Amino acid sequence: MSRNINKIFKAIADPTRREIFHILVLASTALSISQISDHFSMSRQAVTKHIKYLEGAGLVEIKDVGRERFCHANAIPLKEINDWVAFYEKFWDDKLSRLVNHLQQKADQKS
Amino acid sequence: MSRNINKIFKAIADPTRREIFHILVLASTALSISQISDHFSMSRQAVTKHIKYLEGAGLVEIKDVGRERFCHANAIPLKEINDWVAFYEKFWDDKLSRLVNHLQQKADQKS
DNA sequence: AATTTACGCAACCTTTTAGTTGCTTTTAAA
DNA sequence: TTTAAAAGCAACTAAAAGGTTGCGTAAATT
Repeated sequence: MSRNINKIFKAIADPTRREIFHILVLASTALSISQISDHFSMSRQAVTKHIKYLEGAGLVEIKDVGRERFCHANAIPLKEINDWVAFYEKFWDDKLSRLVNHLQQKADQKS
Repeated sequence: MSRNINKIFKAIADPTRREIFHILVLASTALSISQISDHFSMSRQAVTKHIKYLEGAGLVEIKDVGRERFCHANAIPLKEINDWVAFYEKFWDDKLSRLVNHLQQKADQKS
């Protein structure tokens, strides 16, 4: 579960994949591979590859129906990204609170 | 500023770079390139390259002092990641709230 | 039954990434 | 003033990323 975080980071690092994910999140129904690739100027195969990254990260789930493969978004893995970023939230406030947090941290390390 | 988001995503997509960033955030003083690369088994040059990515994303800032280059972390660009993820937060709750949010969104689109 | 659609698979290409090593330059220490 | 340390630069390599095209196959359509 937690060793997957690299895959999640990698999946969302690409702008095309973020766009695919966004389309799927906003879609009212699951979308087939072709329906998704209609949104892009690149080939269907290229889109398929991107979807595989998203699937590998758990951000997209696929259900086969006949000759079609319907994709839907699963945002849950993004929690891990959220958690990662949340830790640094303390450090993007103003300089003073950065100092305070910094000193706090040093104190924590010694205890 | 906002077109930089790709660089930020790419910078944090790599585990080594996340580690470098983390070391710098926790460090009480700015660290030289050598001091940073001491934490890793790879060569100094490899670490330098990673730092360049971080610098390009604004996550690391460097001050030259004599023959040394002192690096410190700047977490502010992570705000953009935070904002990106925050949008999807509504979708990783339970299924019911996902449905509610979904319907809400459809309503929003029509108005 | 013939054709179209939706898709996977595989081969291929180009660029980027992640790493290496060797060499030079600048700065600091002996 | 010789030597050692800190770092940049450049060339090189291997692997991964991002894309293409051609082809095969299964499922719908006509």
